[in-house]
Amino acid sequence: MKEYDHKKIEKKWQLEWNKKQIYKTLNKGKKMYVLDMFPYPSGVGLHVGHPRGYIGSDIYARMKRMEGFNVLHPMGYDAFGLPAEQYALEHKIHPQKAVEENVKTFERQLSIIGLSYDWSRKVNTTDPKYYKWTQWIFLQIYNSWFDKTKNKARNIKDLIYIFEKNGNKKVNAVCNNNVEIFTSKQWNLYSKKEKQDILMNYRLAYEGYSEVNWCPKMGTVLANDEIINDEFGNPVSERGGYPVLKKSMRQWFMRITAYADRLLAGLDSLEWSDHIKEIQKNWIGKSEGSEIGFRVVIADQLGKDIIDSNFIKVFTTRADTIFGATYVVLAPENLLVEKLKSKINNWAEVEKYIQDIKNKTDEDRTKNDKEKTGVELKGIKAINPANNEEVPIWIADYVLASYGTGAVMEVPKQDERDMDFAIRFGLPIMDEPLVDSIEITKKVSGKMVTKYKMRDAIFARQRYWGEPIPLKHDKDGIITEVNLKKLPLLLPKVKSYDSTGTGESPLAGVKSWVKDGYETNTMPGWAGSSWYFLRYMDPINTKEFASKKAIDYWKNVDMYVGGAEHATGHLLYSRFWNNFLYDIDCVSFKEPFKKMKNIGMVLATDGRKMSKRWGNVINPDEIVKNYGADTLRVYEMFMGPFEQSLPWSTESIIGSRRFLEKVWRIGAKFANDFSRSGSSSSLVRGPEKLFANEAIFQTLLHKTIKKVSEDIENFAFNTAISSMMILVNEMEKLENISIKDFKMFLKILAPFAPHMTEEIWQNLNENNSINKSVWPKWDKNKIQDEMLKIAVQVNGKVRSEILISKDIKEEEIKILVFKDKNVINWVGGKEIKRFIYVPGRVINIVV
RNA sequence: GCCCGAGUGGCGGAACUGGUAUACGCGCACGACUUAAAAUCGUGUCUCGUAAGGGAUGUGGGUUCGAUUCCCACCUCGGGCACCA
Repeated sequence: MKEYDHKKIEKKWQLEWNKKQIYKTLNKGKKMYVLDMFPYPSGVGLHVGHPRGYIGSDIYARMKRMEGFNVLHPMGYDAFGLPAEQYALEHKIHPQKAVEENVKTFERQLSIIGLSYDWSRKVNTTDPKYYKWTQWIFLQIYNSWFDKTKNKARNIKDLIYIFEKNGNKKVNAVCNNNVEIFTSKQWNLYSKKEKQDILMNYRLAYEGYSEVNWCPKMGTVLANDEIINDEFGNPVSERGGYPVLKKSMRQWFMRITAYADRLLAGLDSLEWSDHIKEIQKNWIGKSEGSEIGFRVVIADQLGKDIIDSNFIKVFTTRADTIFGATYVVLAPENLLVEKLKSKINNWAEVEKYIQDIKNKTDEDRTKNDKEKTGVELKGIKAINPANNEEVPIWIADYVLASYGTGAVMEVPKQDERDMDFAIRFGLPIMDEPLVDSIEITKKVSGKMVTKYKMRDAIFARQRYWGEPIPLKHDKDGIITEVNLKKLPLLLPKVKSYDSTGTGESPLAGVKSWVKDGYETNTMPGWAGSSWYFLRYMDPINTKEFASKKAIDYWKNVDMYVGGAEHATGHLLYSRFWNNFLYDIDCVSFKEPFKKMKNIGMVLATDGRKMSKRWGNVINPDEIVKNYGADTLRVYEMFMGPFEQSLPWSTESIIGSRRFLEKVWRIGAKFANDFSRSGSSSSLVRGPEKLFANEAIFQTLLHKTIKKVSEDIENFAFNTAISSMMILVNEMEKLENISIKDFKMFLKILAPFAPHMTEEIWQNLNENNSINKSVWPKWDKNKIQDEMLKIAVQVNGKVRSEILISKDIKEEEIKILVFKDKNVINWVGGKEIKRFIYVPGRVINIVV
């Protein structure tokens, strides 16, 4: 064996592994599903930070393979979305073409790192064979409603049946807020369109409207972060500075809120970092409280006429403070405001306020530090049901229509925000005793309810590059589904990917598409990524998204690796879809990702994010060329804790390279012995030196095997590598280790440096890949040191050290300790108050 | 504002469940090999002190025989939410 020539070695083994398909996944054996979050293949190529997570999961997958698991470790692409569309616009090519180019770049960069994916299972969300099933799942969701009693999704046919049977009796289902549910007629008497509209309030995928930021000049919809304020505080587009308005747009929604409770409860069963669980928990935002009705009356009128049946329903988590409630505030959008119009004396003022609100951006409206605004609804009052006091009614934009009931009771004494508002508008402030929440709720005929902050998710984009939504609208507004047999509904060719200027998707400009009545919105980016982990199980199935057999075998992902930035997006949506698929018996498990590790970011040397803009990007190709893939892999794992963001340092990489070179040199010595003697007779050199250190070395070796095994299991790769460094430093000094021991070490290094260890391995007359060898087991009897060094403290300060054998008794230790010179010195003749011995660790003498 | 998390040498970081703080690596210094350099190897490297010894894990307190680890307050940084009643 000669020099460590990483270029030659890495190329050679990558070709060989490919040829022999050693990472091909079978469908039998003890299963282990190790998954990376699939990337969005962008045009700019990778920087050294991107592969870091892939390297970690690769090491894990490799160890699991060696431990005898049948490992599924695939890779694919999430390739629908805006960047590809914009890239296509700029370069005047089809987005599909852009995706293909980007995938190519990505795979070239990834292939040189030596990741052990089974590429035969590759998926791509933009492939019609894939998005056929995204569309199929969408239709299942569309055709479902959520039964609160059973706490699961059911087919919409069941709901129709209930309506037919029970007429207008209430159904315990999750449905839209503030919508008049049918109550007036028998189900059968409704028209087709009316039935459709009623059902739309229950479907888990439903059509609705939402306000978007609309820039008339640009003719596009803008995201919140694409909007800034001009010098007068008016919202304008970041690019160009054109005015931005609110516009109500037709959208599709997913009723994820139906699953709020299950998504929250499911977190307990997941082995995720507490951090991510916490973020999801806060996002779901469960709070328990009371719904209480405040009667509305005409102000200053004797007898206090009740205005028909109107109640202001407020939601509060502090019903106990109700005696201190001195006014109520409604959201300006609360439907009750419009209803009470005729009783409100200052309607002009109220209407103006509501209008002003509409022209504000969400960001403006919800800014915490701005002064509170509001208008009193004059001429009417509310009755506090606890004490029958008449209290004023206000509307204010800080009360949100979308949360709770869109109305709150205000208790200035108990709440800082209420206090601000009360002081600003001179509203009464009263100090009243607290009562029991549950009792008072009952007493005032309110009810205990649970609310969630989470909102339904918009499931539509007014863009071209996404999955078509497989629905048709006819001229009477009747929606029909695209027949399952006709899926996939292919994305049509368009002349221009530019927006239409009306805010609609470019699909609205395709004549035949519109003529056929197809939905012009496309699915959002998260559609395809919400179920891709299921497709890897059976990626070329044309009959089902994956066979029952494959799903039952692979089940959930065992280890999921990716960025923490998906905490409230992808990770919530895919849990939602998986729960849904569980309800309709398509999968046998509720939670898709049992364990998860979140990769930290690699920052540039300057501590900033790597970005073209800062010119601080490090290209992995360069590093692989100069130092080798194995060195890159070891260094990226050695940098620091896997989940932590760390600054890159090309200066420090040399340490990882030196470590591998040391291993190489030891390997070379063994290999040279082979070539000289042609046999294994000289495996153990210098036997005379061997035995003095043999036991100590054995202990170190087995401790290292144990540590590396456990550290890989926990994704603590940095400490695994440091323990191997210690072992190698020791091996280098000893120079008389057995080849058997050295091979054990090579195996635990193999997941980190697969190419180099393979080369050494096969030079040692092994014919099968080290990556398919059996993971070494540590010997329990060997990991215990024979002799232990114990620190001796006097009054908590280390004063001496003693060497004891591992089975020594406390009594014997005492005798030993008090013979120690240093101890005698420090203890002197003083009285011993306490003698503390922590076995194997420390002795503390208190005088 | 609220909710999480983190602060350890010149730098990245290590430390099991409260038990010798600074492992491992980078850098730096000196030495060996070399005509020389690189590479490699060896030694040293928290701080004050000649030493004995003292002081250091963001700051200040507390609990304990013993605290980077537990508790309280504060400071700084990072993340999440953001008028959620």
